[in-house]
Amino acid sequence: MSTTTESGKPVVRFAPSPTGYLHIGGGRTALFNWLYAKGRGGRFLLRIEDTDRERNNPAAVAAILDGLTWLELDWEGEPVSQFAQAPRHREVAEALLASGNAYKCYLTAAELDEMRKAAEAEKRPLTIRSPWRDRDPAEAPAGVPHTIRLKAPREGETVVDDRCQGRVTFANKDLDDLIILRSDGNPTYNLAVVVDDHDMGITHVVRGVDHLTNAARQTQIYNAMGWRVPVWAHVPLIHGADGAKLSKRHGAQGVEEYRSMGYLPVALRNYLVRLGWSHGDDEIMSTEQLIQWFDIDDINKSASRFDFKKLDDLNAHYIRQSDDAELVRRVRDMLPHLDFVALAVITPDPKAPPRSDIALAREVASVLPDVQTGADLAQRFEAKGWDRFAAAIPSLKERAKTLADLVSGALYLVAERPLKLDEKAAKLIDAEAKSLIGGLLPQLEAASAWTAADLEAAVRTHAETTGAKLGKVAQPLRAALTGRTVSPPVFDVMAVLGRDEAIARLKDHMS
RNA sequence: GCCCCGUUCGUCUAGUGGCCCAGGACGCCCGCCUCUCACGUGGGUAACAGGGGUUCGAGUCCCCUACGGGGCGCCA
Repeated sequence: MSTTTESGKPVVRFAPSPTGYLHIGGGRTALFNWLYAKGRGGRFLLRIEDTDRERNNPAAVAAILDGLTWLELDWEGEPVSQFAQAPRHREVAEALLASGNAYKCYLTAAELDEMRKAAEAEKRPLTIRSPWRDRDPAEAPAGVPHTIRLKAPREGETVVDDRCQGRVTFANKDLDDLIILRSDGNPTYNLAVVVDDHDMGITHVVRGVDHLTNAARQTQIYNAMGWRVPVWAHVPLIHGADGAKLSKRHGAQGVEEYRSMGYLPVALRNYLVRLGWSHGDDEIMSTEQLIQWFDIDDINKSASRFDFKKLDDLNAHYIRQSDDAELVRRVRDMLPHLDFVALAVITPDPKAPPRSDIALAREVASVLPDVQTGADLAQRFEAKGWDRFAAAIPSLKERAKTLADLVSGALYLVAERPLKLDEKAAKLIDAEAKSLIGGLLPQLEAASAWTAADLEAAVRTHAETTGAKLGKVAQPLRAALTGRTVSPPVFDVMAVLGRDEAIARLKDHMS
């Protein structure tokens, strides 16, 4: 399974621990790795860090793969299960023991506890110094289980030459002999990572800075095995808007939440890549450009804060740029992930990110009270025909920040007659409006063509002959046709609705 | 507590000793466009954490302080 890299092309990996979802920060790490590999003809591999049996959960693994797939980050081959490599990890631990680079340690939990307490009492940093490092194993107490510890150097320093963090040195006296094999015979994380990265032929390790000290420990294992240390790149973390570690209360941790909020993968990628990395003043970059331009040397060292406003702007840009068929496909893919009933009861924190999925849920609750989930709503659109939705998209996508906005803007299509008008819309339909529309109706019924351009011409003429401003007639039309004061251009709305439906909606409000 | 790392407009960032009385983007504010909302467009607001050095010259180099973050498991 061992691969060499005579080609000089990088082999990188993304190695998430299966926690149940793909963390947004992990998504960016995966993106960095993916871009680096793609840009250099390298390989992007996946490994699941499931050494801990409790994390060995197929559903959690599936969620991560699903997240990566949605983000459109493809990996090579089957994901490696770290847990499955345990025998090989043990083998390496034995080899280290045999070469004198590791030793059996009979320290008990109670003894360790004592050392910890003593260190605390003396206000001195705790560094475990196992007496078994130099003690004759023959003196080992019978029946006491042992761990295997690395015989780490105590003098000098361990250097992590990092492409992102620079040259970081750790004094070996501060690093204790880490356990590589637990007393139950299972490998620990640091051993497993080193062995797997070596066996997978990983040349560059790109991961979060929270692993920086692990890099020092892992370097000691590489050295003890005489293996080549990979190139390190420890990237800064992403924080919430308040600067604290990104957590649930910041809105969204898992990439699947961004999917259900209506973000496009291409937009999320563009947003994420600019967190900690830049290419001059470039903001909107195609995937091809990113692949060409991305380099780990250009990643910053400081953490960044997540800003939904900017993500929204990027997402709006990519929605405008997407073709209509793709947007329909995206909406149909997203809808099943929405539960309007659950969303509608969320009280948005005014300081929290704007949630257009929540806004949509409220809209649905008021306009289509019997619709409970995205799947229900999808059926409504299905019944009208998705082509009607597609026809509405050109004018809708100009003003949508998210796919949820697109759906919300298209709600007028599936609304039931007679339309329930919102408060502002109802106020627009006064006596004057009724008379204007009443005068217009016969012309509409007689109109030879029902296109936006023809309708606009007809309405403009009607406005001129009656001496009314265009807004005086357009606004009430909008209100009667959509139930709202805000919508795409009203002539587009009429065209999409079709003659019969449009005229019927107008008549509904004439009495 | 100890060990590492960081700190440029509200936010993401450009900037690698003179091109910077600091540029771009998002946001925000004021116009224009306009059937509403957007888009687009014109303009505006706003930052080198603080203090010492080095240098003819510092956002850029060095030191200290403050603040922030990460790590200190037989978790990953």
